[in-house]
Amino acid sequence: MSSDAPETRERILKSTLILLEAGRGAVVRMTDIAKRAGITRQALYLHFSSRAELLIAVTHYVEEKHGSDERLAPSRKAKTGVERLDAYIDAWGSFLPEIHGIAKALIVMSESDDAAAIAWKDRMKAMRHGCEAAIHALSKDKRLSRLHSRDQATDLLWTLLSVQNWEQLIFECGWSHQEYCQRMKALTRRLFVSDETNA
Amino acid sequence: MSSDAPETRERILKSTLILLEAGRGAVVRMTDIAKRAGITRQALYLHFSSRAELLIAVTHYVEEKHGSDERLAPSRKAKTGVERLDAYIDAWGSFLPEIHGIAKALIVMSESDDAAAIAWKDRMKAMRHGCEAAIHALSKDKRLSRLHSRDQATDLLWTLLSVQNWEQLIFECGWSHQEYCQRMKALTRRLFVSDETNA
DNA sequence: TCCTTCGCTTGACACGGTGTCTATTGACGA
DNA sequence: TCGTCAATAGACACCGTGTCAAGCGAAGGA
Repeated sequence: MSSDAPETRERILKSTLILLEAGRGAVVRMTDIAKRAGITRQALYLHFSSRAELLIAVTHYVEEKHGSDERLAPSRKAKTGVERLDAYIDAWGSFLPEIHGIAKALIVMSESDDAAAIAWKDRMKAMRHGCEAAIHALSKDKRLSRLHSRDQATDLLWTLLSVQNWEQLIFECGWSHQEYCQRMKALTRRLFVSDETNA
Repeated sequence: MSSDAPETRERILKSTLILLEAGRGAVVRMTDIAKRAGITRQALYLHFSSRAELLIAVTHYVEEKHGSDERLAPSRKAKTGVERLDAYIDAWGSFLPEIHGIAKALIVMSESDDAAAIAWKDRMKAMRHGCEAAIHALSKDKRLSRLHSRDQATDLLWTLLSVQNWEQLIFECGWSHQEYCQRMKALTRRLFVSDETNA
């Protein structure tokens, strides 16, 4: 796996990523990817046994390229719950544009392919842990609004930060990346942070 | 169109709806629909020129079956902005389970079919008008939170109430229909309604 | 009664995308 | 020089959508 023509494999992953990012909704076929990577369609199957496997590999590729650990470091080292929430939204917000293409492809494929569905659910579960940690930090500071239980708040934050919501706000509503981050922070603060004991 | 074997056409629409609702993610093929409607696959094309057209017809069918006008009446006759927002969420919240199947199918199809994409965007635009009206009512009462402009508030409410968010909260987070409505009302109140001048 | 019309059936087929198989090539290393 | 291995070339099966042509049976009018 790891030793079979790494440059070609990498070239395939990169090509897929580029096409997905550029595609903006257009369906990306195996033929397109092969052409872009400068190999034949059949050769793709020497590296990935199916389209689903390729897409899944791309998600891992993106994740290790823009290391999720370093991305989340500011959030982890935040002193207060509120800071942590803000840092998490900033981190996730700048990650979203990177993963949008592949995420979309995987979501669509999930409808008809079990492996893709499982892989995507797994990624979303990981993302949910981040939400849970932020809410937990808030709760520890006694700043979590009494409006929600911890679970409910996690459900909401997780849903709020979904890829689809980002997509809608950016592409349908015309928000900029900046606006997204800034408003999401304001919104979640209003929603989850109790306003008592201010500083 | 309206005179060609109405019972068969209706049977097709009903069958499609049932399959989509039951399918829960599974792809519904033309063959499946035909079988369920008790006709051949080819006969489907005597009534609908393509899968996209059929799906679009189903959305209209659902909409007129559960008349959107009567559904929205409580929202329209609300006295205050807050009441209007609540009524809108109740109306939309009870409509969502009805349209979930067809909505999902149309969303997935939008990825590869222009007609489906346009039809779905159109439905969402209509739904957005409801959001806009609710925010407008709030604003007229001087109860819209200063945190958002009217457009921003509409963007947010519209996004918050999306089919995908409903789906995630219901199926992934296990919320009940009741919980969804009640929590969405609490959430939007906290988010959009300024707490000054309380009655 | 015959004939037409109409909704539907039957069976065949084209197309596009995925995935498979086999034979072949060409480079590189032992 | 031989074997290995990545990749190619070309053919093919499968599936779902959409099309086409011929036929069938019931309803209705002359």
